[in-house]
Amino acid sequence: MQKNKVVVVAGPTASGKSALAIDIALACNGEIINADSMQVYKDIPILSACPTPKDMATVPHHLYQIYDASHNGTVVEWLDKAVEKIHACWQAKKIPVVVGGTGLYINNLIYGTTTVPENSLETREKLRLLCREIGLRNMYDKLEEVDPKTASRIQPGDTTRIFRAYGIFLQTGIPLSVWQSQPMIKKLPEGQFVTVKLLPQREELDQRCFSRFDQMIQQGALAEVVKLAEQKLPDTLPAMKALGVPELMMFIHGECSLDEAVALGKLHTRQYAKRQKTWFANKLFADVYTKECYYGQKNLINDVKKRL
RNA sequence: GCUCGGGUAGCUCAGUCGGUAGAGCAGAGGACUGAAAAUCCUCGUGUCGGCGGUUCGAUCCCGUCCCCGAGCA
Repeated sequence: MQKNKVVVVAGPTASGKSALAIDIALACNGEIINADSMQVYKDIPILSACPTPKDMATVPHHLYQIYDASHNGTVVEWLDKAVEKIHACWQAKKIPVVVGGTGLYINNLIYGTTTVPENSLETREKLRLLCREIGLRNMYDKLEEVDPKTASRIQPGDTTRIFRAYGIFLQTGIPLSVWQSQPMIKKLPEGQFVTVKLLPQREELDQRCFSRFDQMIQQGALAEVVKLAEQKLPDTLPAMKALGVPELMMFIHGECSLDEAVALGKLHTRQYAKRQKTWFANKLFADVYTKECYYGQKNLINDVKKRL
């Protein structure tokens, strides 16, 4: 067995990657590291489809439910923790099995990350106020003046990226395109990745998304959101945008029926799964690949084992 | 039975002072460099309820029939 191996399991939500990760970890003396931008938060284990306590007792699981819902996590913050856990695994002669549906996180781990600083909370607040005052379109025009290169790459309606690009200029005086012309840095240069991609057909995946949402409701997703609502957090926080949270919030606030909230939650889950498929299909190389959901296929485990 | 509204894209509706029509949502595909379960981009021919009439021309006006909703009986 070679050193410095990292297994990465990627796929859309409800494709069965958590179960696959556990089986790989069991078969290869591994430990699981979360690469999901929602499962890092406490307070929403059901809606974020976190592994159950029983699952976590089977194999060590890391980076699950580590932040309060009030926290605003970022890619690099996750990356640093993940790299730390991977090193710890190697030291303990374990195979790290990174699993999650957040393509951005996985790509930053494998292909490298930027040296651009994050937008500070003050900057974000400044941007929010500015946007309210002059409107997004004018903010885009301002960005075009100071950083035409970045402006040409992003759409005039893309709030997130306009905020990011204009914010970093306000904060540092240097355009984002200049920052991004720096080489990407790999935080795990010695890592040898074995990537597994699950890209199930649409119909199969849709069914699983829908029935899993029903299960979440049965398991107490509503109570989870009621508790979250009691924290009275701003709805701009990542955890407040987890699939199902805004929808069930609407029901709690009497803006729709439970059936409507559930139907919307299912719809949005399905749409999200499509976005993930697009990302993984086009932006992530895979050593092991299947067009099915995971339901215990031994060959997947064996294919991974061969490469370790 | 009568009166008044409505019947237009898979859904909710806009519109055409008569020249065969367009938004949102859904759907399909795509993008993604420190909020990513986020954010965004592209893609719209449908007997404009049926049948007649007027007209060079009707989805629009007129007649009639069918369906839905409200009201009156």
